[in-house]
Amino acid sequence: MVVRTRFAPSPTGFIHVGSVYAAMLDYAFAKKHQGQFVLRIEDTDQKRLVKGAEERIYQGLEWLGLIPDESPKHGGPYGPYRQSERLEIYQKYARELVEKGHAYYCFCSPERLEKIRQEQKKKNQVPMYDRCCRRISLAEAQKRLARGERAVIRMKIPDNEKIVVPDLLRGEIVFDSRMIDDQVLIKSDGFPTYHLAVVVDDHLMKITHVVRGEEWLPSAPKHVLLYRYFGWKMPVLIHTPTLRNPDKSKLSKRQGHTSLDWYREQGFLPEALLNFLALLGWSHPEEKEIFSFDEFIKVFDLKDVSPIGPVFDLKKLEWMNGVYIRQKSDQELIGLLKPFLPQMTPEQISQAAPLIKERIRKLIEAADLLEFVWRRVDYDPEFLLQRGVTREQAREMLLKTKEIIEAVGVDNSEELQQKLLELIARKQWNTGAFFMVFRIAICGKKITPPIIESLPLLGHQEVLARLSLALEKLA
RNA sequence: GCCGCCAUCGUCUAGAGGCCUAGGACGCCACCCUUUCAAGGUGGAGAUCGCGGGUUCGAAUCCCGCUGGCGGCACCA
Repeated sequence: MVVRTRFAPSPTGFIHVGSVYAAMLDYAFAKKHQGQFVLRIEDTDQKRLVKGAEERIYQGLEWLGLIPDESPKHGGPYGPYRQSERLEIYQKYARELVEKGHAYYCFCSPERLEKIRQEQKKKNQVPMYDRCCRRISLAEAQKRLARGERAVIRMKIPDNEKIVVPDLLRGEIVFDSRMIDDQVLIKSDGFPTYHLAVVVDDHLMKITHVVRGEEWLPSAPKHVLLYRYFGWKMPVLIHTPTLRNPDKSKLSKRQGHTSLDWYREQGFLPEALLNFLALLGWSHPEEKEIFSFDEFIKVFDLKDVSPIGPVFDLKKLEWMNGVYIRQKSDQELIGLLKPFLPQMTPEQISQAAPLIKERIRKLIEAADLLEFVWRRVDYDPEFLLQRGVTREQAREMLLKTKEIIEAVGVDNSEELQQKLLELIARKQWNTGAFFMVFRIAICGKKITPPIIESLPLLGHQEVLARLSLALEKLA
């Protein structure tokens, strides 16, 4: 059997990392079995549509390397892949259900529905439709429809039945049909609800494994019923755990970072994000922490994913990202760094990359570390006096350093280092203290890349100018 | 309120009856290296396996109950 999985986001703005988690599993599982990974756009809620959102989905997936085999953009044999272009299909299947007696037209107004919901809530009952319109005969319903009355189509839920939902990670989950509402399948605007659309599309698109967030678990029995009503074979259901905030609640903007774009903007690498996500709810058979996505595809299995909702630990992601950054070649890193350092020339970035490579965990941190390159960072004169260095000592240090640099320049780091070390030895200065004064005079900060190697980034003249400036401050 | 899912160090997890005086990783602490910060190296603290009952010669591992956390109860997905 050919494995087919799908990623089915709504184009409502941004890609949630929780969606990325599911998409990663979808993609990996499909590829593991030489199957196809399908992207379907679930745009059935006209009110929530956001322009440009679909484009962002393509960009996000491309950045991650999770390229769909079929999608609205790439095409494919089971299209269209945008639900808003499949309206007649849903209509047809909904009508089929009505004819078979598994669904019915409902003419209740939103106001009436709201009213009964309120009453039920007051009585501490589960808010549910009272099935009032089930009594209307099909003939009468069609008459009212012909008169132009607006209606929705609802599915009939059996009165008292145990409905079994098979979930790959949790086994069989039993639901009581009395707890399930007569779900709307077609809205009054003619659009399908999620429930009808997924079942119809997953079947028509020959999806074999449905990977989705566990928040869908409570509505799964409705889907089971629909498959039964249609007489279709169920795909394998996999409900993935919800990613959590540190307080265990569902991962939210309030406490964490939910948008894929944010991770990209911060300079997380896609391979690091994927590696990190893979380790949520799953572990490498050899307990490896760092592994490629290809290796993941090879060794993982969907059924080994744990249903425990994991806390999204940004600290660990940052560590992992640092590992991936250090694994990059200098050339690769230079390319990655460019968008984050618009103030620097390509030559400067090339020089700086090896200097900061093992000092950053996210690419965006490069800007902080290298700020001194394009800016003379201001500081108080007292800031120069670190580690017990007196004003007089600092002056002498900088004066002598200036003389040496005037003589040997800034581009031969080894020679400069040797000369400075000789100076330090001669004067019996504290090495650490000397370099700290020097560092602040040049960078205005205590935390910088190695100072001698950083000087060529500024050039001979600028280095001398900054030393002069520091000496003025001390005068 | 009702229904459902889940439960091992702070966090991610290993563990599928004896190999567990519970292993690894992140984070944290200390030391080493060192011109700052990192990186790297070494070591350390940190989990009576949510609680209570069983089953068993033996339970983190199996069963039941409880508690707790989370999720869902729309003409949103």
